[in-house]
Amino acid sequence: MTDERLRDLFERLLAAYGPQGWWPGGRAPFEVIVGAILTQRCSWKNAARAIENLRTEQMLSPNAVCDAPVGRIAVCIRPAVFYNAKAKKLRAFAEHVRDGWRGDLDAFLDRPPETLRRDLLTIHGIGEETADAILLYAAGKPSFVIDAYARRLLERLGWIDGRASYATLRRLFMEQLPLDAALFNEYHALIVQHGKTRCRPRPVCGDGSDRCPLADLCLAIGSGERAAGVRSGGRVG
DNA sequence: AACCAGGAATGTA
DNA sequence: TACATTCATGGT
Repeated sequence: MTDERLRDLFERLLAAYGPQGWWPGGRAPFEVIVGAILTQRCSWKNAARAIENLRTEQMLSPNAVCDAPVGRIAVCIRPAVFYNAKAKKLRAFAEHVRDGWRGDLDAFLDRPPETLRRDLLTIHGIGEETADAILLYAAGKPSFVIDAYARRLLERLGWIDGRASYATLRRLFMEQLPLDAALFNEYHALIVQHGKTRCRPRPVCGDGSDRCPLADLCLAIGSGERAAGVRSGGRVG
């Protein structure tokens, strides 16, 4: 079945918020992976601080993370919340690449997406969302990232059942959209931006008019009411 | 001053 | 399977 809703949603989010520029390039894959782990339940601002601390201490490489005491890693990433737990996660990933791939991160990443994904999920500290973030933002593979914002948005639009699994939501995006890493990159970032935006006051819906182009999407966040004009049919999952 | 931010592991029933 | 707890910074 062909369903244009997800494409339309993307266009509207892009028009409303503009390109988000997540991981624009120039960053080594390991730095992106570290970012994906450190930003778990943590603002990006604080995760970025932690990354800069690691860079300053020359600890932004798999080998450096393997060699350094976890305590020293923890000190660097303290701004990123749960720093002891995340220090172990960084160590677990670095050791996985060292032990299984002789520290060759490029070789580790250069595998079929589903193969790499299964491998990532065996590593301590990497769940489905982080695995997909690594596939997408570090390996450049079109794997759609599902997060709480995406689930909430689709649920309140009435497009999914709230109990739908992660895999169901991921399939929904990946079956209805072209498998394009740049598209998935931007789409996920836009969903996050939209979720964070309280468009009640501003900036998106704050033009004072009653015909905000995102009016129905604005209703989809915040107040728990279902968006206007959404029929109960067309649910997935 | 509670609440949340680009989650996952572990434990319990 | 489903739900609760732990982790423990910084901005609002």
